[in-house]
Amino acid sequence: MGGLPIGKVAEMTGMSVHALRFFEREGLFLREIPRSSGGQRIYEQADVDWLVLCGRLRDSDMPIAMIKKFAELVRSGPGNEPDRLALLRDHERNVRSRIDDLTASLEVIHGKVLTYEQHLRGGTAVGLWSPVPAPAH
Amino acid sequence: MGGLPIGKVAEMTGMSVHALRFFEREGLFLREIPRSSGGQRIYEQADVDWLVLCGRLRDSDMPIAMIKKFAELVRSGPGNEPDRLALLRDHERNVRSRIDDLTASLEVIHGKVLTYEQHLRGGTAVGLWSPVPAPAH
DNA sequence: CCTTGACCTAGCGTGCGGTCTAGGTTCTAG
DNA sequence: CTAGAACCTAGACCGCACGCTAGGTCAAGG
Repeated sequence: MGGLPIGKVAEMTGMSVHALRFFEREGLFLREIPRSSGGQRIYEQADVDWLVLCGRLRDSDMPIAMIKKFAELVRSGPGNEPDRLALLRDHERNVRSRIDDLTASLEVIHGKVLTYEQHLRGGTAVGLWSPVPAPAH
Repeated sequence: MGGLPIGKVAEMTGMSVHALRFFEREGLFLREIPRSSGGQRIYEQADVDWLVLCGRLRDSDMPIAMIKKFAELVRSGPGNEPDRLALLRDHERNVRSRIDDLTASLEVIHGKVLTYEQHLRGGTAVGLWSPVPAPAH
C-alpha cells in the first residue's frame, strides 16, 4: 500500500507526469488524490490499477470525455452498473467496428503490396500508378 | 473523358470539398489539377481513383506526410518502385500492429463487460470499481 | 546547511487534420 | 438575361490530447 509519488506512478503506468496531472484536472480519477503536507500527490496502488484500465481505454481510442463519464459513474457509487455496462458495451462495439475497418483497409493495402512485389519480380504487373495522368489502374 | 467538378468528386469519394482543396495544397495529388478558363478545378476519373486509395490510407491512419511522400514517389516516375513497396510494407506492418493492440485492449474491455453482466445477473461478481478508495479490483 | 532532483501551479504552445468564413467569381437552368 | 447554385482564394479557427515553460517549493543525502 501506499505512498506513491507521481514520478513512480508515471513509471508504473507508462504515462508522463504531465499526462497524470492532465488526467486529474480533467476529473478522470475515482477520488481526490491526497497530498503530502507540502502539496505533493500521494497515489495508492488502486489509483495505478485504475490508470492502467484508463490506459487500455485510451489505447483503444476512447475519448477523454467518455472516460470521464465512466469515472463519474463509478464515483457516484453502486446502483448505476447498468449505465456503466452500457458505456462499456458501446465502446466495445466501436472497437470491433474499428478493427473491421482497419482489416478492410489492410486488405486493400496488402493487395497493393502484392502488386508491387509482382511488378518487381519482373512480371508485367498492371495496377501501378503512373506519374501523370495515364490512368492505368 | 471526364471533366469532373470538385463537388462531384467530393460526392464520389465521400470527402468534403474543403478536404479536397486541403489535399491539393498539401501536394497529395499525382499531378497539377487543371482548371477551367474561370479557374475551377477539372478532375478526371484517375484522380478519383487515387483519392479513393488515399482515403483507404487515411482510414488506416497513414499520416498525411506519408501519403505525401508516396505521392511524390509516384510522381517522380518509374524507377523507385522498391521505395514505394517499402513504404507500403511499412504501413502494412503498422496497421497489423494497430489491429493487434486493439484486439488486446478489446479483450480487457470485453472482460469488464462480462464482469458487469455477471454482477447484474445477481452473482456476487468481484472486480468492480468502488466509489472511493476501497480497492477491490 | 546545502545541493540536487523531484515536485508544484498556471497557463501558453503544438501538431494533426481538417473546417469555416468572408468576399467575391463562374457556371447553368429556365 | 438572370437567379441561384457552385465554385474560387486566403486565412482564421477548431478539438484533441497533451507538452512545455516559468517561477517557484519540497524532500533526502552528504
